[in-house]
Amino acid sequence: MPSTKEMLNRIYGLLYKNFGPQHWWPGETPFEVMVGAILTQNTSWGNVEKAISNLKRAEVLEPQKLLKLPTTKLAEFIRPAGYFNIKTKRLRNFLKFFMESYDGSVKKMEAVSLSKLREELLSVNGVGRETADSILLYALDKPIFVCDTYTYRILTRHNLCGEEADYDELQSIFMDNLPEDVKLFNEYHALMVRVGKEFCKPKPACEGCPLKILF
DNA sequence: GACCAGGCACATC
DNA sequence: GATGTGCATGGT
Repeated sequence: MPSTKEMLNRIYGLLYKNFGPQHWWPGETPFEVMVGAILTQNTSWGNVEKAISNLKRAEVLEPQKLLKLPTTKLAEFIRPAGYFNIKTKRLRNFLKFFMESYDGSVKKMEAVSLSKLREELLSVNGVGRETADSILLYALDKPIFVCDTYTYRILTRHNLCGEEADYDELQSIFMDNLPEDVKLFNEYHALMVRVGKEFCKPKPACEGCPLKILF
């Protein structure tokens, strides 16, 4: 029985060989990544893209401009991303935090330590662990591993964790067994989403998946 | 029409 | 502390 470390290396190798580099996050600027991270909560990326292009077309994809928008207008723009009422609130909560604590400056945010930033992000209503970690890794290049529903399926289906594993446990499995490397964390998570979208369905589970390690 | 998608907060027990 | 539920659009 290979060690967890060995399994994680095999999985990464297979994913990279099959799919190559993913060039994540699919956003042009760190701020766009932050907005996308909130909009993609439990939502397919295609719908998020529609919402983001609405914001771009209206030329409001900047923290100050988004905050100035009337709530109804903002909701209208992000409507395609689903849950638009609650996401309007969440986005505004984040924007307020971003403006009040960091003047809307990515540079100022980057200067703060990972643990302090993570705590601050998690204190924003509407920003949970996955969203916070996505912002930290993909917008701010901080070394933290992002987990999600695909991560969960891949780990459980390869017997790397139990069905009851929560987010922190999934994250520890990666962070305790991989070198602390922003580039690796970035690519690994992106590759899991890539294979996940295609093959890690609830059912039929794993059909045709190139990751045929244990199942 | 059913099922799914890169979660999260909140109510209730 | 655990378990259940609301939130909503768009693609397959």
